[in-house]
Amino acid sequence: MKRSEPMSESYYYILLCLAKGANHGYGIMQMTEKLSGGDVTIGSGTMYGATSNMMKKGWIREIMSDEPGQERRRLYQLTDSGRTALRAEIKRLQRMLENAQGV
Amino acid sequence: MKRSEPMSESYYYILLCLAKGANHGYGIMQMTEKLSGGDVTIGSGTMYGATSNMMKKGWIREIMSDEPGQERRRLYQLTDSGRTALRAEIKRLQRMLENAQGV
DNA sequence: AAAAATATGTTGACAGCCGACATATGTCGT
DNA sequence: ACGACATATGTCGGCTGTCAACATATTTTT
Repeated sequence: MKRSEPMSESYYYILLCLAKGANHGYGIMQMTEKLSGGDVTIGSGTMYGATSNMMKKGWIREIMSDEPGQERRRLYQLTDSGRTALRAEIKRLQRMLENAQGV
Repeated sequence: MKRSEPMSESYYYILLCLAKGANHGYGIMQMTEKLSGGDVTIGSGTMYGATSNMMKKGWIREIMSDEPGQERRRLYQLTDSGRTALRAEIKRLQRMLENAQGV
């Protein structure tokens, strides 16, 4: 089992948002800002680079919306592989905090 | 109060090691590997780029060793500013994990 | 005497991240 | 009808960090 690569804060929040349900780029940006209490903002450059990258990695997939009139939105869904990556990242963060005991 | 920038895993472990006492580059590399159970390794390129960068930021300072025969080592010490940066990073990590509740 | 560990550093290339910019449609108040 | 703002997606350039590879020198172990 290969060591999991550290993930950026932006990538982490994107996966986190999608873990709570399928969403589109703009929706993820807003949800991240709300979730983090305004501390984390994801710019569109980060967002669309990230989705493209995560599609390649197989962490997310694009799905069709079942609601009408939402043609402008590109809906993304977390894959099993993406959920695994998110869990690994959570473990990494937990370990980092454990290592900080007594500081 | 400006939002604290995310810190890389390597930078975090370097500060963490120094928080437990002054140390030199090579010592930090070994301590990081041990501390993380072999999961995190810092290469020399990363190490010496990071120390140079952190000196500029004022997070660390170089001190003279009081032990004789250690002239080859460059000892680094965490500054108050560095400790503040580390605490801010720990807070950031804690918030990231809190936001992951229920995933 | 050779090999491995200690210790510090430079260089070059690559990937990722982000801010700024660009574009277009939809909505709401006046 | 108009302007302003929100929605929504995307491109581009620059900057930073990271790592492998290389370089050098000393000390310790076999």
